[in-house]
Amino acid sequence: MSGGVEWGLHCCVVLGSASDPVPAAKLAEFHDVSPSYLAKQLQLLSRAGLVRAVQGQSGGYLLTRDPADVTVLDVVEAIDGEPGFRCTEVRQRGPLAVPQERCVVPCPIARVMGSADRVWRDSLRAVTIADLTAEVGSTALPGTLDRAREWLRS
Amino acid sequence: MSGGVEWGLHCCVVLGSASDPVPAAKLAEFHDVSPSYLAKQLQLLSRAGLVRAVQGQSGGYLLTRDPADVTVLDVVEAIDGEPGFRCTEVRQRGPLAVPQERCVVPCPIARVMGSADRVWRDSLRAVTIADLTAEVGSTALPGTLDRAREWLRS
DNA sequence: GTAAAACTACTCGGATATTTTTTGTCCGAGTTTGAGTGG
DNA sequence: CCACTCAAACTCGGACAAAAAATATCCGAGTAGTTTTAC
Repeated sequence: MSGGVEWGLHCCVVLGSASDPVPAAKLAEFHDVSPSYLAKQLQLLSRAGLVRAVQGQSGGYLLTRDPADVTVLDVVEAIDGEPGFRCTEVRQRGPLAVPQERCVVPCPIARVMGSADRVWRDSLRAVTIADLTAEVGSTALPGTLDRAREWLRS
Repeated sequence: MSGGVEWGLHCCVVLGSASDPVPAAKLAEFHDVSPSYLAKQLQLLSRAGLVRAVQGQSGGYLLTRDPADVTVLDVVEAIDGEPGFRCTEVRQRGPLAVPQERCVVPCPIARVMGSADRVWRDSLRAVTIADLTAEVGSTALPGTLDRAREWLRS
């Protein structure tokens, strides 16, 4: 799993709290991470249509949808993209290869892996950016979100 | 996710069906994969204690437990090892870092990821090598398992 | 004939290259802002 | 006073390296079976 997923999620939480566009450089400073590399992750989010980039002075990134309509799975798929397991059809190889016409049903191993992947995705789909923001607000010290908004403004 | 997981699972299914030790070279030929690299995966399974290596002539690999007592998760963890998501505590960095004494509860993002990882693991833990073997037996042509056993013997 | 010893063939195990993916960095194209200028 | 032009500063986007991980390979250490040999 790509480590940039964590950064992307944190950025989405911040973007969901801010109303004005936030530049990538400010997001990087806020989280104390490499600005150049974070830019790459934000590009991935932009390509996936999760965030919108506003260019020019006082530009930056902006969530395209309501935070309650963006799931954690959306962010993970945008940045990681790849499916977790890919069946290479080993059963069709070797001296006792199963004939192809007998392989209409997926290989049992692929089925188990696919099932696990499905519940994993379902679990991530059940949580939205808004949920994360709410949890941060209730866990952290009161006023933290307001202070963050103020810091982003300057 | 490492591609060797698929090979490892196929090998465990074969080993669960065979009673005599099976050399790594034979497993590689059976699945038509690189013998040298498969050896590495088998080493990982051996270190994890899932299989036992018998040296010398007519030696090979052998399952240490009953196929019904080996779960798919065991194999995946033995070969991949790493946890899917690792929280780097981003919240404790940057200009608005959360103080450490306020971080007794895991970060919400880490919690969501951990929960998804848990259901993923639960799903893989629910299936054993014996289950896979049974499915192969019912899906493939009748007598396939016997032919495989015969081929391994020669 | 039997038991011990040596030999051979075969096994795994770890140390070693090569390729692919991930991580990290840089500079150019494009846009908004604002000031300056002429009407 | 207003509209237009122009320049400057700031933004993202994709092209460009370095590091890490995965993939693939090889040869040496060790063991079981077999043969030989001595008694």
